[in-house]
Amino acid sequence: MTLQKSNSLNPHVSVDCVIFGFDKGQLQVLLIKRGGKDEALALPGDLIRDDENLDEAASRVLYELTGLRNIFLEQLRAFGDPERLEANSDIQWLNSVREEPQARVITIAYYAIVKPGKLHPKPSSFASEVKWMPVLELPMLAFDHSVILSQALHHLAASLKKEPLLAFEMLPRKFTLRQIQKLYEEVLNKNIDKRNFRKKLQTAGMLIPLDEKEVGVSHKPARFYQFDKKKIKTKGWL
Amino acid sequence: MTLQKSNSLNPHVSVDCVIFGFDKGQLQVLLIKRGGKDEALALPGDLIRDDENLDEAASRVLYELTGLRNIFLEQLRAFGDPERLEANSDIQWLNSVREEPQARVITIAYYAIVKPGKLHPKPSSFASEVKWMPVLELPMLAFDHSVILSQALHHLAASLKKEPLLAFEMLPRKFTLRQIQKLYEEVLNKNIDKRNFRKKLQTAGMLIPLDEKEVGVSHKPARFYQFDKKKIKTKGWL
DNA sequence: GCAAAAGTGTTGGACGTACACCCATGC
DNA sequence: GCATGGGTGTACGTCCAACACTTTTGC
Repeated sequence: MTLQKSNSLNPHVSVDCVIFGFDKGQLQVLLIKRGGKDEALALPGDLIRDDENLDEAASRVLYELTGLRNIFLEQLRAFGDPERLEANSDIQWLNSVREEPQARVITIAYYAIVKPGKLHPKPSSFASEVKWMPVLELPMLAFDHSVILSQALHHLAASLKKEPLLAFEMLPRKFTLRQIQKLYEEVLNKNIDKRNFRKKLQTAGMLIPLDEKEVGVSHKPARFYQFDKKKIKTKGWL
Repeated sequence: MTLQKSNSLNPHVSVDCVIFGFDKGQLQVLLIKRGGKDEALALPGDLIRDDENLDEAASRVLYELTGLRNIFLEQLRAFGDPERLEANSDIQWLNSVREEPQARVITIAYYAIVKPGKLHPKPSSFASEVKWMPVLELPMLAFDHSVILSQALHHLAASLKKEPLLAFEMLPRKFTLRQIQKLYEEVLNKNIDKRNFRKKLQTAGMLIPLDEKEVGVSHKPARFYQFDKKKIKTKGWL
């Protein structure tokens, strides 16, 4: 993958993308290994171009580094500490890829949620690897990306409380009621009563029960459901 | 007022401050008239310096332009359309004050709420005038500041729903119950039942009734109250 | 048969909303 | 005395949280 012609890159502003998914009963985030000696884990992010706005930059950068496209990215906030790029390993890496490695860079963080099973990210540009990692078991990330991620996580929890539909964007097309509940429990970080939770799902009336059930599980198999996009009633939830 | 030494200004990133207050029964915002031929109204904002973080930049810029200090500013979001500075009048003005007037500038918007009576803003730097203007009766602002203001207003309404204490930060030290209610009604843009509203204020128990009453009003004079900062119970409101 | 998760209703308390009349003051 | 906003209580419905047992499957 070739980089954009470098004279159109703006060396002072970057975007970073926090992509959340839910898989294997855990909240996951999409990270890249940046090429180079340290192989540090980082959020997918890069400098913006001077001919695009911030939203466009985030979409392009995400695509260039991971191959993911058509993801609805929402701006989180800007991060601009003068020291945010000044760890030694980060400086070395910047020297190896940036035209103005010493420049002060403000970054604008974006976040999005996707169905992990549906998408098959491919590393490119300076990403040597792209992978989903469980949010609750992460090592330190490059630059100030651990800080950005933790703020994105707070924001995700707040959004999910207000807007339950988001949950369905993170689940596969067919899912069990337990899966949704696990998702809410992990993101909101608290236990939820099974009966009350299902009652509320029923009231919202956005679920289509399927005839299909789990197979090969050593307990009563759970029914699969689909999300009914036509019936959208949002009135505050949970 | 002298500008900071210009070689430390970062020509690519600015901050803009949306300062809300409540006075004369109306929601007000603090604006400057920028010097120059057009005398356009704008949010107080300017380029950041390379030795300060974004929060520090916002505080400094607000102080330099309006004389206001010790205001708690919160970041709203970044605005970075390539065309955001390209109205003719804006280009002319930039040519007259900036060292790199053609540079693309990303701006980080901040917002805050203050008690208008308490503070006496003084124009300085390139601001030829500073004044409170009613939010609901504004002309077009310079640059993309009308867009920024409208987003700040949405954010204010959302914050006020969650966090009632904010209301008290916008009112004078002594206030009547009607004043608080007017504030909520204007920001949330809906009518509120007087009895229910007062009941909730009582339940929250954050008000100290004073012996003082309104004078010179041609109706039953209202009692003044103070906000009791010790009793902070926030549990979602309105 | 036993372990493991699925599935299913009722009740009590808290909270929000709707609603109407008398009171103190200036003119 | 009249216009204006201040001040006060009740009744109903909705929403939320707490809570336990039977069912189906794999081993």
